[in-house]
Amino acid sequence: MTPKQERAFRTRTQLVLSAAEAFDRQGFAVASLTAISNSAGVSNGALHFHFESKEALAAAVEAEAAERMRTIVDGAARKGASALQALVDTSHAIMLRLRQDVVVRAGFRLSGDAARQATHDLPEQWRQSVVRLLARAGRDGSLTSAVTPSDVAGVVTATVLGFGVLARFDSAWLASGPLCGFWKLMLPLIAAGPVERGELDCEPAVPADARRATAV
Amino acid sequence: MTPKQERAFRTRTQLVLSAAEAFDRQGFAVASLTAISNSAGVSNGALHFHFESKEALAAAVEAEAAERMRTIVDGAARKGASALQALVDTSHAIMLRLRQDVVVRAGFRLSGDAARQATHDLPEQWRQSVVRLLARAGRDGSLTSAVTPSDVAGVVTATVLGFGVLARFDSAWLASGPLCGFWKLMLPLIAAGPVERGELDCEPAVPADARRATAV
Amino acid sequence: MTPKQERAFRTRTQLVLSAAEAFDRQGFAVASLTAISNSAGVSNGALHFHFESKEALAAAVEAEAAERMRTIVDGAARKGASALQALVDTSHAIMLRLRQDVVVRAGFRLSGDAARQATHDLPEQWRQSVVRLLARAGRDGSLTSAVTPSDVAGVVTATVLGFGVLARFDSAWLASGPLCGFWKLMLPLIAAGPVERGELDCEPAVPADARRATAV
Amino acid sequence: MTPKQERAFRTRTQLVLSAAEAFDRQGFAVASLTAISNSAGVSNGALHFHFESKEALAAAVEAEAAERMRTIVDGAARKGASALQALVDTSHAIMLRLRQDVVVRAGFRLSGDAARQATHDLPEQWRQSVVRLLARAGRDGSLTSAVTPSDVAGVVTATVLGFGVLARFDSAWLASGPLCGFWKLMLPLIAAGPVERGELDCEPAVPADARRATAV
DNA sequence: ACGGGCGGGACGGCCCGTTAAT
DNA sequence: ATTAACGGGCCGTCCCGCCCGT
Repeated sequence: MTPKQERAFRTRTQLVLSAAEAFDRQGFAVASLTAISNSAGVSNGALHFHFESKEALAAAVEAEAAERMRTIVDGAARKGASALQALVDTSHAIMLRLRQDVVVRAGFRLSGDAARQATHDLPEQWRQSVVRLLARAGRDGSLTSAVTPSDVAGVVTATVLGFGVLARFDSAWLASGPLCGFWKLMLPLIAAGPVERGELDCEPAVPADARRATAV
Repeated sequence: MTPKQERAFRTRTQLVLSAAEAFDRQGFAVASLTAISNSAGVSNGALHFHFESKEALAAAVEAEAAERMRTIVDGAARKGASALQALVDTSHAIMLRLRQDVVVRAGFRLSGDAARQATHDLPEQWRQSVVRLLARAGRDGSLTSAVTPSDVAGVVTATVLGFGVLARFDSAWLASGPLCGFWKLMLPLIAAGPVERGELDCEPAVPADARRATAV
Repeated sequence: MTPKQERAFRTRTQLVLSAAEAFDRQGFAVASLTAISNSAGVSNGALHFHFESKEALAAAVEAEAAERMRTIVDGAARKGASALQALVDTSHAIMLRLRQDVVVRAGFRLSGDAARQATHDLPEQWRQSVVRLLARAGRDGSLTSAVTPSDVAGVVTATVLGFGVLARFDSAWLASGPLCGFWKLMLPLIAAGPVERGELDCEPAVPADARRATAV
Repeated sequence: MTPKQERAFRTRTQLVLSAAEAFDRQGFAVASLTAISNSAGVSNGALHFHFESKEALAAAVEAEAAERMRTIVDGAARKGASALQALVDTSHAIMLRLRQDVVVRAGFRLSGDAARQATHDLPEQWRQSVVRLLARAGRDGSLTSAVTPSDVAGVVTATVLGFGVLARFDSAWLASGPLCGFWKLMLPLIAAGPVERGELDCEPAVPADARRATAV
C-alpha cells in the first residue's frame, strides 16, 4: 500500500513535470498528451488515471506553480529587512524562478494561454502579493506616503510580467540586470526617508549561483 | 485590374481582420481556418488563394499589426512637444490601440504565441521605438542625464507589456489610469530640469472618446 | 494477452485485406483510408493505431503479398519433378494466385504504383525466384546448356508480368491458357534431352478448381 | 486568326507534353493540374480552355501516344524484309520509344492506371498490331505453321509489356539486350524453314544512337 | 477565340483527446 | 496501469467555374 502510493506519487509528479515542459515549450493546445506521457515514461492510460482530462493536467501544473509561488513569496526576503526590501527580494526571486523552474514558467504561460481558461491566474496572484507587501511597507514606514500604493503595485507587477514577455525572445531579460535597473529608478522615489533609502539594496539578496536550480 | 483586384483586396483585408479576431480570442493553435473563412464570408479556397498556410495568415496579421504600430509611433506625439512627452503620448496611443484594434492586439498575442515562431516580434519593435524616442529625448534635453537610458527603456517597455498581460483577465488595465500612475512616478525622475517637469503631461494627448475606433 | 491480442490481430488482418481490395481496385492514391476502415468495420482511429500512415498500410499489404509469394514459390512444385517442371508449376501457381488472391494482386499493383515508392518490389522478387529455379534446373540437368539462363529468366519473368498487365482489361489472361501457350513454345527449346522433354507438363500441376480460393 | 490559332496549338501541345511528364512520373491521381499548367508555362484557365477536365487531358495524352504508336508500327520494319522480321523490328522500336518518349511512356502508364478508365488501351492496341503482323507473316510464309499464332502473339505482347513493368525499377530492361535474348530464343522456333531462319536478325534494325530522340 | 485572376466546395490524411476491456 | 479502439475535426490541396480582359 505505502510503496504503491509512493509509486503513484512519483508517477504523478513526473507527469506534472513533463507536462510543464511541454506546455512551456508549445503551449496548451499544441502540446500533446501522447508526447507528455511518453516523455514521462508512462502509458497513455496512466495519464488519464491521474488526470481526468488535458485541462485537469494543465490545472495541476498551474496549481503546482501557484504553490511554488507562495513559498517563494514567503521565503524570499532577507532577514530583518524592511517590507520594501522584501518586495525587492521577492521580485528577484520570482525572476530567478522563471529562469530556472519550468513548472513556474509553464504556470505563467498557461495562465495567459488563450486556448484555455486559467484556473489560478498567476499574474493576479503575483499582483496581490505585491499589494500585500506594499501594504506592510506602508505600515512599517518603509514606503513613503507621497505615492499611491496601488499605482506602485501596478507598476511593479507589470514590469516583472513585461520582462517575462520580453524573455520569450531573449531570456536575458530574466537576469537580474533589467530588474536592478527598474529598482534603481524606483526605490529613491518610493522609499521613505533618506536614511532608509541608503539602506535599500537593488540587487538580489543572494547571488543566483548560490541557489540550487530546483528544476530541470 | 481595377474591379477584380479591388475585390481581391477587400477579400484579403477581410480575411486578415477575421483572422485577427480569431487569433486574439483563441490563440494560433485553436483558431480554425474554417471558422476564419466563414466569419470572413468567403470560402476555404479563397483563403488559401490569398494565404499559403495558416502560418502565412498569422504572419500577415502580425505584419499588418507591425505596420499599424509604426504609424501609431509616428503620429502619436502632440504638436510641438518634447521627445519625452512624445514617449508618454505614444505609450498611451499604444494602449488605446490595444484596447480598440483587434489586429494590433492579435499581433502582440501572436508574437508571443508558443505555437508558432514570431515573424515580426512586436514587443521588440515596441522596445526599439522606446529606445529611439529616448535617444531623441536625450538629444533635445528633455531627458535627464542622471539615468541610464537603456534602463528606462526596459522599464517603459516592460510596463506597457505587463499591463497587456494583466489585461487578459481585466481589460481595465489597458485604460489610461494605470499608465498615468506609471508616468506620474516615472516622469519626475527622468525629466530634465524643474521647468520642463511642469510642462509634461502624464495623461493621453487626446481623450480616448475623441478618437475613432478603427476596428471592432 | 490472449483475447485482446487476438482481437488486435484480427483487426489488423482485416485492415490489410480491406486495404488490398481498395488498392487493387483504385490504386494507392485514389483509395481512401476512410473507405478502407469502413469496409474493414473499424474506426479511423483503429486504422491509425495499427498503421502509422497510408504508406505504412500499403507497405503492410506489399509485405503480406511478398510473404505469400514466398510460400507459393516454395510449395508449388509437384512431387519428385525436375526443377524445370517446378518452374512451370510455380508460374501457374502465381497466375492462379493473381486471379484469386486480392492481397497478392494488390501487392503487385502497389509495387508498380507511380504514387509511391515500392518497399518490396514484387516483380523483382518474382524474377529472383525464376533465376533461382533456373539455376537449380541447370544443376539437375533439366535445363539445356544451349541457352543463356539469364535470357530465359528475363523472358519467363516478363511474360508472366505481361499477362498481368493484359489482365487489367481482360482477366482471361490470368487463366492457364495463355501461360500454357507460352510453355508449349518455350519448353522444347530449353529442356535438356528428348527424354526429359516428353516428361514435362505445360499444364498446371493441379486443376484450378481443386484448389481452395483463399481470398475474395 | 492564324497567329492566334498557332499559339493555341503550341499551348495545347505544350500542355500535353507537360501532362505526359507528370502522369508518367506520378500517375494520374497524384499529378496535379496546377503543377502541369505551371510547368507548361500557362495558367489554370488556359488549361481548362483546352481540356474540359483532368480526365480529358489524360485522354489526350493517351490519344497522342496511340497515334505515335501507330506511326511506329507502320514505319519500323526494315526495307524488303519478311513480316516476321518486321515484327522483330517493331518490337525493338516500341522499346526504344518507351525509353525515349515520355508521351508514349505516359500513355502506357495511363492505360493501366487504376485511378481511371483507359480510353485507348495501348497494351491492347499493341497486341492487335502483333496479331496483324503475325497474320501477315503467316501469309508470306515467314511464320512456321507448327505454332499457334495466337499463342505466339500473346507471348510476344506479354514479354514486351513485362519488360516495361520491370523497367519501373531498372530502366535497363528497356534496352535492346533483354528483347534480343527473347528473340534469340523465339525466332528459331517460329520462323519457317532453315533458310529463312538464318536471314532473320534479332537485333534492332538501326542502332539506337542513329535515331533522333523525339521527346525530352 | 484565347487566356488569366480569383474564388468555391469537397474530401483526404493525419492526429488528438478520450474511453472500454483487460 | 495498459493495450486497443473511437470518432471528431483540422489543415491542406485539388479540380473546377466564373467573369473578366484582349
